[in-house]
Amino acid sequence: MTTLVASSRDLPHPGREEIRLEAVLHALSDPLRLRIVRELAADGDELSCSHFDLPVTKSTATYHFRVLRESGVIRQIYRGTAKMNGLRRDDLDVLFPGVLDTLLGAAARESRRLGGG
Amino acid sequence: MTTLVASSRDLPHPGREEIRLEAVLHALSDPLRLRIVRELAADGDELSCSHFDLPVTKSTATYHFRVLRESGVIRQIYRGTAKMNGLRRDDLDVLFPGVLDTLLGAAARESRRLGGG
DNA sequence: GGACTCGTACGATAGACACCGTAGTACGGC
DNA sequence: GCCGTACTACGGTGTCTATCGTACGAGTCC
Repeated sequence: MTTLVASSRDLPHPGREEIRLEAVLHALSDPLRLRIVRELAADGDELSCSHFDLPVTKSTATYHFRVLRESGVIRQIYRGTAKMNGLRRDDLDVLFPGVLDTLLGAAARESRRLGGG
Repeated sequence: MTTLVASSRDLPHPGREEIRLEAVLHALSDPLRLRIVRELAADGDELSCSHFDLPVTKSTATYHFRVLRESGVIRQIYRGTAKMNGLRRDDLDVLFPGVLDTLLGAAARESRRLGGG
């Protein structure tokens, strides 16, 4: 049976007012997490955890997604068996205008500079 | 005898091309280091280490200044017995346009929001 | 219900981090 | 040369981080 209710289990997210710049910067200072955020920004708003092909085990990936969620960078919701991840663009843009976009731009630029993609 | 040469001892800095965004974000994710950078941005370009009234011992302060220098955020030079610190604005603005300014703006905004200064 | 998929929880671990204290070096002034 | 100031280097310590493996829970499909 399918309903329109997303799911019963939901995960603890910091409220907008609880998001701290230092925590966001710390979250983004890890290469793996920065990559996740870049993919989220590029590919749209909702991606499942398993969409990302990360060079770590699943438990490590879970850990990184949790760091991103607890720092307020992403929002996670269960949708059936998958867990969808979305950037908290709205909140971040209100709290720290321009930060997300300039950071994403800088990351893209560096990636290009270092021969990545 | 005084000469115009700044000093003989000089400290290892990463070249512009070696500065990594992740390292910069990590450097700025510490409250103490973010505070140092904010003061540097506000007060002009060259401040001695002892100018800052940090709530840690001198050896810990030395450690934080080294993290900032090695990540490419600040430039340090000896000037007599003092060690002067300056933001690497030029390099950072070329590598990551807008990042430093939006980050400083976000830090100021958060500081205001949280009742600081 | 049973199998399968997706993701979690927990425990372990090696390394990094933030911090201190003590001892030492470099420079400037007397 | 001697002393004070500014900062460093080194060693130690407790905590946090990133990683893994194994065991488990929630949901879907047959």
